[in-house]
Amino acid sequence: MNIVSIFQHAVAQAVEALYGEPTEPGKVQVNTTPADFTGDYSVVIFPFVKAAKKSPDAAAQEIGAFLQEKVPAIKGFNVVKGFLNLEIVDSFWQDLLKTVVTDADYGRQPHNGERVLVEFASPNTNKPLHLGHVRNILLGWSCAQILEAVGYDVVKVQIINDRGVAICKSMLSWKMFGEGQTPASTGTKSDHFVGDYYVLFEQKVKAEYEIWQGSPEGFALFESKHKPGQSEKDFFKEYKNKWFNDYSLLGAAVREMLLKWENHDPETLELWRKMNNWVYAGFEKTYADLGVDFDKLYYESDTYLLGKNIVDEGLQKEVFFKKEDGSVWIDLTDAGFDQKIVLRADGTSVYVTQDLGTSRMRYEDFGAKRMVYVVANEQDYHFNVLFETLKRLGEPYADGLYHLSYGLVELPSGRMKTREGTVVDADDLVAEVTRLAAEGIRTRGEEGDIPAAEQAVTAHKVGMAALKYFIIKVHPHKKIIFNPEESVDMQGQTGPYIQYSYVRIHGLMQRVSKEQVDLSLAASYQDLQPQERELLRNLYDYPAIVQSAADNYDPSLIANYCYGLAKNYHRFWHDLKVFGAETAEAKSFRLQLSQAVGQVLRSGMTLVGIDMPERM
RNA sequence: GGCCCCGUAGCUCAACGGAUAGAGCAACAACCUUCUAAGUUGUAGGUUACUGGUUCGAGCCCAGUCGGGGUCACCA
Repeated sequence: MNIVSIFQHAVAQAVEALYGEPTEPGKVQVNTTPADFTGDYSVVIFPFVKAAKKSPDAAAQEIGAFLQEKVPAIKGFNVVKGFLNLEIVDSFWQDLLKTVVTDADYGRQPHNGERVLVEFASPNTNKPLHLGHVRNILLGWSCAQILEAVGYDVVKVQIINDRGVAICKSMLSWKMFGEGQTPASTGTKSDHFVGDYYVLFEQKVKAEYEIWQGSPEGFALFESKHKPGQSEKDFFKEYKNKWFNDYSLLGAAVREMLLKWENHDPETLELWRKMNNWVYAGFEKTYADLGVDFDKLYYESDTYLLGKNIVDEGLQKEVFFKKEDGSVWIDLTDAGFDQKIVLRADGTSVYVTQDLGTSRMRYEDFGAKRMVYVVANEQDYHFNVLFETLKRLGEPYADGLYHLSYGLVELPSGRMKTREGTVVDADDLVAEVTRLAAEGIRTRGEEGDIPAAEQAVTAHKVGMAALKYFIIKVHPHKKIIFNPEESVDMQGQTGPYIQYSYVRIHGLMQRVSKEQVDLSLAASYQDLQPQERELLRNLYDYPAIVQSAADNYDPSLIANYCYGLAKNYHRFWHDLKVFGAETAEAKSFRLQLSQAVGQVLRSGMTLVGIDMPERM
């Protein structure tokens, strides 16, 4: 079936027949032949020279001759420095082309009956989304699309962190300083409106702290507590959290509010609902801009008390143990981790308790034996602990858990910090890339022919492609440095570059239907050109790339594949005429090849969350 | 200090243990009366952080060193 495995089996057979050495087909190395050699696939001969007792080239010649006789798909071969380069018959590529254009789902696999849950986004409700969230969302969305493509039933979920100190800060700030203003009364996007009060609160706290530092109380504290040689500035920087908990009036007010919330104080709950709804309305707009949606939302306010029953079970199973003060722990030192607390002495939950509870809840809700958590690599340790704990508890889904860990998005100056106002806001960024794309359409597109409404839609598609591709092309594990001064490119290895190749193809297809070109002559085209074979080889690779992206939870593989395909198509376009082809067969073939390339490009880009425009 | 991630051209990124380490950006030089120039071609740019090891073959695997980041909370 698969051409590479046909070669592998044939080579194994050859080695056994010629040299009496049994060889596992799976271990035979077959690569695509680099561009500067003739051939389509290359067999690495070095592993067999010992058995052959011959020079690599001589063995390659023998194996090549054997293969050519046994495998009809091989047109010819050549040997270069221990590599056996195989050339495939044109009919193979013709068949492939036919397969691609007749199968709208080429590269995708039928349903496998299994379900996987992908958790991503998971914002706090005290401020709007920023570039870090964008990376998370794009990775999560893409991962979901890819898993679906290889046959899973995917459930996209997010857990909304809608409670806690952070949201209380925004609430208190609005209550104290808001003077009854609303997003509508100020004309502010509603999640930004809430975020502004969060920032204001932090500013007020900072001011309060500075005054306190100058007070006799603050000075006395510095005198008695600072380490030898520690400057006043360093001391107070380090002391801030403690001060906020022990001395700050605003800090006390926030804690009081949190307590009221936990005791279901009606007025506090009403304020909480009002402000969260503002934030949700804002998020909805941003999610729509990013082109993502979710199947199920979980709210931390519903789940933060979960997990205690699991703690009881864990004690019974002796996976957990209790200390004298009544707190409950798990000992993971034999797995290379520490002892971790799972329940406080006062019986309240900690972070991991909640996560234990929610994973089981989701398993009960959806029966998914696989769950992917898209969370930044700051939390690698937490997920190691969580997964190990679930395994020891013997949860049925414990072996299907995966933490899709990704690097932070940083600025040239370092990490983004909300408190220092150095975050790159998601909405601002969307607006900026859309503006850049619109400018591009104005200066180089067929602006005159395209109605303004379509131009706006296209500008959004192009701008988002630039932004999304910029992020998704990077391997998840690596951190991304984003320079706001340079924003994102629209030329070279970018989303718009790939879109442009698709637009070129779409233009051809329009003409095909208008002029009613007969594509059936494609099959009788002879003597494929190198540029054409290259594209066909790319098309052949597509299903394996999708599978590999799924196996490795790595959308960047698809992004980079699409770039390679688009690049080869641009070269094909430049070097060869399509409508002006030498023969009717060539024209027909190239059109069909273009159609196939366009189809795969759209499919691949969809998997990374990028829409294709038809004109730009 | 323990553990984890990262280190490839000036910059941003690629490279199932395979051939001469590839792209884009930036720079310079060509190509639009010919299917949309968001395109194509060329020039220049490298001791893959360092030192050893494994092997027919190492950017990739192993050990160590040096840099950058993260984490080791009864915060989430």
